[in-house]
Amino acid sequence: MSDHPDLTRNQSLVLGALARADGPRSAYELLDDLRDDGLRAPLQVYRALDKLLELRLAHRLESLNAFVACGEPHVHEEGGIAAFAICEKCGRVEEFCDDAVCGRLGAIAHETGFRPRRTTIEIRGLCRTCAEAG
Amino acid sequence: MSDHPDLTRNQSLVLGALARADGPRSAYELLDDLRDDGLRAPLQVYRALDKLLELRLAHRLESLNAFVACGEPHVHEEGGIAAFAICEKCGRVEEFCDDAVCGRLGAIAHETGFRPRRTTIEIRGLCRTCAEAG
DNA sequence: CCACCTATGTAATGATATAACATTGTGCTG
DNA sequence: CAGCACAATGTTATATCATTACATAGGTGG
Repeated sequence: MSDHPDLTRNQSLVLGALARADGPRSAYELLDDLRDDGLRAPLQVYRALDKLLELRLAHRLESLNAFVACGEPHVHEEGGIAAFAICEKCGRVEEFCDDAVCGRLGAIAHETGFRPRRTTIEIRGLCRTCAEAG
Repeated sequence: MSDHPDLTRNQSLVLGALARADGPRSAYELLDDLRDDGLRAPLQVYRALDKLLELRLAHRLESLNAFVACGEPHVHEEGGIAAFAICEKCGRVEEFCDDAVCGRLGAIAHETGFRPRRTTIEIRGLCRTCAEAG
């Protein structure tokens, strides 16, 4: 869990809380996590999150209105699109990146003249463990 | 713009308002659209939307917290996953479905044992027209 | 008729996110 | 160093999105 020296105090606190969590965390949950560290208002969390998202150190899960620490920082440098498998039973989130999917979406964009800025791929369902459990 | 006879009054009203709109509509915007038709509370809209989503007559855009009428009802019967290209400048939304993307995501799920229930694909950026304009 | 299910209406509340404004820190540059 | 610009911070209030809880009404099948 390497530190990121360019982050400000609030940004580090939020990233730390995200990294400690073993699942997605909402902005208000993060705020609760960090009251003892002096955070008092939602905006402090949202501002830190904005920066972390911009730096690709965290991701927003649109279908949950929640956030996770980035699991694979390297893929973003290659233009990859992060995708997420979200278990609706246990809450676990797996981040992955698939070249075929990224390539095909890129090709579609190119064909249609659409210029992508931010792509969301979220698969909600049951992880193997929960599916087998019933 | 075919009618759907199995829908209740509220469901028809909401679907009609979505179909008339030329872009995504939030639940509260739909409520405002339908005040003259007697709708008074958010829940009336949300309940109608739930049903329309279940019937695949409408889609939720997670990254906008908004809804659109379904543009291609047929794809859903083939197990296809709807995807959306959302222009951040003009607000237009294009729905599409790509077999390669669907197939690859399905294969990934199968490999990992994940059982998908609902998949969100949303590409935000600039449509051809807005990209060329600006 | 009655039990059940679905839809409806209404009020209140919960959850998520941003606007507006004052202040502070930091690095640059004259 | 003084002055300036810029980013980050702190705080209050408010906007926006969504659900809980409870009461009512309308069909459908036993």
